[in-house]
Amino acid sequence: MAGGDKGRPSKKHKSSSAKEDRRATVVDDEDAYYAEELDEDYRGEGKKRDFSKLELKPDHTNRPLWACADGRIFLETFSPLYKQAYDFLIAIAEPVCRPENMHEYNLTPHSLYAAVSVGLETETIIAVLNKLSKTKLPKEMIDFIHASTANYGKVKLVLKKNRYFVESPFPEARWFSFIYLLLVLRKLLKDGVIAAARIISEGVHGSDGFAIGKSLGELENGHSELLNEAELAAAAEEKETHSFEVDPAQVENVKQRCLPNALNYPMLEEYDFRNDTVNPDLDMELKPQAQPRPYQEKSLSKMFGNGRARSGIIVLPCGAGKSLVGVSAASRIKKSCLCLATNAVSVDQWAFQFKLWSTIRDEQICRFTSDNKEIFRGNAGVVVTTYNMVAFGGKRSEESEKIIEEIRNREWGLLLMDEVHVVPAHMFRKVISITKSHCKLGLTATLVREDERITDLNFLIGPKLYEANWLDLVKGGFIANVQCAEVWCPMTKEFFAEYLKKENSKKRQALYVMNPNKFRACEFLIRFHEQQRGDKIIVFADNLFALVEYATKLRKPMIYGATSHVERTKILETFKHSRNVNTIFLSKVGDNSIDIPEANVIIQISSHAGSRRQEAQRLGRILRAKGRIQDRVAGGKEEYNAFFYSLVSTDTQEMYYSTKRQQFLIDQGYSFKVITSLPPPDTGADLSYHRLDEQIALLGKVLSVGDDAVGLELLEEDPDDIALHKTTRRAGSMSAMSGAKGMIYMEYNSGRNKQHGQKKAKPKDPTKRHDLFRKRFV
DNA sequence: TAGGCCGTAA
DNA sequence: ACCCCTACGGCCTA
Repeated sequence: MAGGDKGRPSKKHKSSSAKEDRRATVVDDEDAYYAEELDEDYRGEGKKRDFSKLELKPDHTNRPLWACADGRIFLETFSPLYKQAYDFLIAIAEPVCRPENMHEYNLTPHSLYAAVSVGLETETIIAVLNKLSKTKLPKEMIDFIHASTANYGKVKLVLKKNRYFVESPFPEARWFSFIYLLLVLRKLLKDGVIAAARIISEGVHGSDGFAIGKSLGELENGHSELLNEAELAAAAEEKETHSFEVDPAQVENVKQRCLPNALNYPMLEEYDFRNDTVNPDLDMELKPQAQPRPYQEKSLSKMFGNGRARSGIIVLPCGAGKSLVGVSAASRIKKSCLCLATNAVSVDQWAFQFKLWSTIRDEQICRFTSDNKEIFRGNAGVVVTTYNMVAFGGKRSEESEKIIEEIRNREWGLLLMDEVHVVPAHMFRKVISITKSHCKLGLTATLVREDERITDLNFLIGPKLYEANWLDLVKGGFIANVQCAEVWCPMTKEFFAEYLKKENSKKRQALYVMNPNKFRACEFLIRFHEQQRGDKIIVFADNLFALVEYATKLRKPMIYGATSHVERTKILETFKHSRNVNTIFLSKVGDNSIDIPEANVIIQISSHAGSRRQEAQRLGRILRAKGRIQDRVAGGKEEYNAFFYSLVSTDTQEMYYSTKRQQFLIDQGYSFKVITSLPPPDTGADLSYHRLDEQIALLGKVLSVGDDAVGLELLEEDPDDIALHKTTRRAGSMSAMSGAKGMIYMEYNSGRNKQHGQKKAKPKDPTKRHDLFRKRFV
């Protein structure tokens, strides 16, 4: 149990330090301990993992953390101190994996930067860690914390009159501190990127740059001692800060160079909005009925902790109320706000949310999309638009041109970015430099990308200010309690034979997606949830051929890219309100822009590749809580109110993708059950493709399908006909879901700290999980 | 309202 | 490291 496989203590740790604690910074009398004796006890417990050098404190059972010299920290979630420890860890470390009983975190330069950004001090971090840790903190960890936080606050990025300045604050008029700060700026300017980004400005700010350049020139020539105090005092009097201007287009690069992993002078970006007299105030308050939930309050407190607005990112699961956080932030800053979303539907929703939660007047908020170009009047307001609109490189309409010019020239108090994980994309990141904002807040549910660019957000926007734990929100009843399951569908003999013959990956995909056993499992699940539970089901299929085949055969409505807007609305309305339509088929159109709060079951029959974000986003479709937790607890036992099935054809490439896709959710603590037999043995005679000749016919169809014929003839079928197809619903129980009706369940937590031999249930090689391109099956 | 164009994800 | 693929979105024009 002790921290999982990776919970190795430091090999580097010196055992001699057990007796002589030289870490004057960490003072905690309770932490006296008798390392040797406990060491002995511990050695007896686990022989395989070498914990022999770990120095346990005598009362270690009361302490929830394991701290390793390499920066990893493990948290026991069953500890009475879990909550406090969790709040603390989430502020200082990066969550790696959060299964039910043991969380893994990682201390990184960025996470520590984020920690000091939200107001934690170096010594506090070390002291609290030490207090919570079962063992003496490794010296390496302490050094690392010092090194990572030492330079915080030495450099600021400030926006003044639409120009950006790099500043070094000058808190005390003492000569050494003055010189030190000059050295900081000088150090930055020695960097090629920053030097190139610098604008030698004339006028009001011109003297700063010049003065610094001169003083440092002298310093550099070894004449620093010649700088007399009078000279310094004069310079200090002149201004409290010294600064140089940077090209707005280069701000991104300058910030990147300053990050902990480069020059390590992370730039402080805080907006002292209360003292901003230059930009007009926006008359807007939160409505009294807008009561942020505890976790929303907490994320806001991270942002506004010191009375200013910090730039950064807040991570909340879908359905947890991100928009209230955004609107609250805007309402506190009370300056003009530019809100960016990924699509037009989302723009409408944001505009709606602003009006719903705040007292903003209609004329103070406007939308800017290709369909809705509302003209912004007045001196302060909220503009909601898309990333596309701002970053658009093509020719703009005349009207657009005017509005975008207005957006460009304005100084925004808050740049609010929804789905902020898209910002690292080539074009979308331009929005950061195109617009001038004092504070940037990014929101997302899934701070992951399959490329490596997610870390760019550290300099594009700022540190991660807060990240909610999905399972905690489930426990609080704020989001639905989802049962995740991976359904293993063996390939039929005929399909598998063809699968093995094919080289073409597209053909292979068609075969494993159209595997008759998968179809039958899908049909079974739809029947079960429609008839036994009266659920609302979304079936996802990335593959259009499969989407069309499944939906047609099962006579269910579907929406995909080519479905017109009118038709989409019609189908969604029927799905929401009609008791006769309880299942719809969606292509990946449903991943983002479609909002379907009614659905509580998802069945995935095909997904293009190993996208963790897509998997999480799809799960997010059913996270909107269906009632408070007390309504969901039956007989003291918590009940699932949402279901997420991934149908996978066994022994095919799909297995590999599926594992990869699940990783994000598993890191959030979700566990997937494996269902190996659907429909249950000796049943399913009434399901499709029961007879071999039907299966062979399907195989023929799959094989004959041309590379571009996607079977669009289906469009001829009137969706209303399908929509009105009758289904009967009966009240049912959950008994069938627990294996009582022949389904075989095996639960696994395929997290990185695999325990209890669950590997037997699911033979996945965790070492392969990190290798993006290796196939599990040849 | 469709089609051209460009951009995104993996 | 790079490009391919596919499906889809947004913005613009006609």
